[in-house]
Amino acid sequence: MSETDGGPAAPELADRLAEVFDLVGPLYRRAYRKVELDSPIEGLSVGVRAVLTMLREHGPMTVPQMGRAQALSRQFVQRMINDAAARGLVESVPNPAHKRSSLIRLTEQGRIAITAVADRERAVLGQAAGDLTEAEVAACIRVLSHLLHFLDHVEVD
Amino acid sequence: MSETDGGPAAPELADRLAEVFDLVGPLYRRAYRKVELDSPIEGLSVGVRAVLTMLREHGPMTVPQMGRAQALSRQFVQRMINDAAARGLVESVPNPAHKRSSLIRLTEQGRIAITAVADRERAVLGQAAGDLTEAEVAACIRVLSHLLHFLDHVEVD
DNA sequence: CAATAATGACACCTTAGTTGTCATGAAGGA
DNA sequence: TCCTTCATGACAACTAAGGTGTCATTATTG
Repeated sequence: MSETDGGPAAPELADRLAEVFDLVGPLYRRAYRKVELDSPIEGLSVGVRAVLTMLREHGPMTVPQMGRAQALSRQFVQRMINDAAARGLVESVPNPAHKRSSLIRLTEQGRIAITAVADRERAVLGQAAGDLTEAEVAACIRVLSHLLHFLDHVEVD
Repeated sequence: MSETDGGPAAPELADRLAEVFDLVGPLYRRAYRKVELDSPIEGLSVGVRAVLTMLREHGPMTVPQMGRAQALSRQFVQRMINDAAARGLVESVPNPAHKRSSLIRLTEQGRIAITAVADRERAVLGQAAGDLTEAEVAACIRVLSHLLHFLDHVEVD
């Protein structure tokens, strides 16, 4: 807490942040449901989608890495990856850094599938943009990232 | 899509918004888990907490109203309310507008419980504020509200 | 080389949240 | 006024996300 004048640590800001969290819940649920709706198209569960999205924008990762990154338990991610592997969407390649835990990589089929999903999503979000400005969205991302980082202390597994 | 100058509807903004959603998931889960951690203190489930919070800042509401407001099914909210009522945290009072669906109101005990929770939460969030500015958080709230409103089309029940 | 830590796998479980259904009573129109 | 329709509360069954506990195996490290 970096107060320079001895004042409390932004008490009213705490209230505003509480508002943010009050929005995150419903937003998560609504988005979740919306995703679920056209999920049958590709037949991907929400969990599989999440790991594929991660691999898509972060490149190959190990299972434990993905768990930590998404605040999910190692075992849960593993299950999703196993499922995805069974469908030929991901494959494991030797990890030069750790012999035991292999890197998970998208297959071509997986890339196609998740790209299709992402494109459809982007189309929807394009409509959602409305009169939002780039600056506002950037600020939003910054705030959410900050909060996420702050909550990192909550360990899983 | 309402473009006035023939340009596409903010395509790059759609990508940024996708980033927002990619943050909402982990953030929701981490916050959820954090809440769950000290939940045993009051013995309130996440669902009960949610309805109490709603009643606290919105005043008395009917069950279906709450469901719509939080993107939850009517039946689920009902269960949470029944649970809360069994613990003496809420009570139903006659609704002048609709004879059939009564208004749900916090009892004094309920108000005390949810206020304690909110206070504890605010203390934590005060630490989370860090170097975030009021303007940034305000922008974040605006963006999230906007997205939430946009997704309102996803109907439940 | 021994001890510790990390990984994959499997089983079980919790619980958020939905859906389906039914009876009842309120609203509203003919 | 009556009939139809809609909304509500209640209950049951179900789905799926996600966690936890445990074990064997294999690295990694001191």
